[in-house]
Amino acid sequence: MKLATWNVNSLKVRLPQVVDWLAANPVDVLCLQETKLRDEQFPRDAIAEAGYEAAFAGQPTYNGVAILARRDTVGPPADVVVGNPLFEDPQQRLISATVGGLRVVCAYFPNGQAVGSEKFEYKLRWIDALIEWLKPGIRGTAPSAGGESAGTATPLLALLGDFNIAPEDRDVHDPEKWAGQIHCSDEERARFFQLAGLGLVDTFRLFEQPPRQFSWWDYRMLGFRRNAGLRIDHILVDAPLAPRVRACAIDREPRKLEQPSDHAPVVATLDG
DNA sequence: ATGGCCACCTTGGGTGGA
Repeated sequence: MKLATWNVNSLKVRLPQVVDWLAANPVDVLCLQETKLRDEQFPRDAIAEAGYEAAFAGQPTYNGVAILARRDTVGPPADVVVGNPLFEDPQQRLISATVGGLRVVCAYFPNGQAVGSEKFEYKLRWIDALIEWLKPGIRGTAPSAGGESAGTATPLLALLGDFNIAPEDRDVHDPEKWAGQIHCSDEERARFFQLAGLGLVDTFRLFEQPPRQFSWWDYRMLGFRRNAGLRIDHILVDAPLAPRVRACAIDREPRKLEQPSDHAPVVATLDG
């Protein structure tokens, strides 16, 4: 089973690239962020033509998330929950569904703009609420399907998305320049490791990786050519799944195309 | 030199991204 996440920075613009990528990389689950589409604009037909069923939550201009599930392997996303029931939020940043026996949470963490700003405070509150919601017993389900339904096995969790957090200095092209800055602050990093504390494992770090592996590069300043990037897109899985993870890699190829997203897809491969 | 690019909504330039 293959799980992937990709911040496409407009699904309208990137749809041909997504369709091509899925043809070359027929993953079972693809989580998308920054679709930037109203729900009525979502390209259901093109996604279906590519062999996938989608659950999505969008809005005009900003944000927007989707979970694509391969029809002939895992079937359509089930028990879809939009947003975090513990955090009222007009911004469409979170969608979750049960796919292939996993509870898949697709997240677009707030950017935060600058440490100390109002948007930064919103980012911290948003993450705190996510952590609360992903605690054992709740685990990304709707409230009614959580702790109250004793005896029902809660599916294991996979949290994929654009976290807008570079967890460690090795995830940053220039740690000195970024020290204490947005995506790298102690407050943000502490929250990333709080998620780990819930029993979620960063699949990328289960493996020896080449140095300077990033998932985002600034459009400006020849960021990609200089590999001046950050690793801020992540795939976390419940610890009991860790022995099943065979690989996790960032696919830089789409970043080389004409009119690319500034993010690259990340793919995790699981046994079974 | 602290910005350079890209997408959106909209046709000029502000907002947001990271």
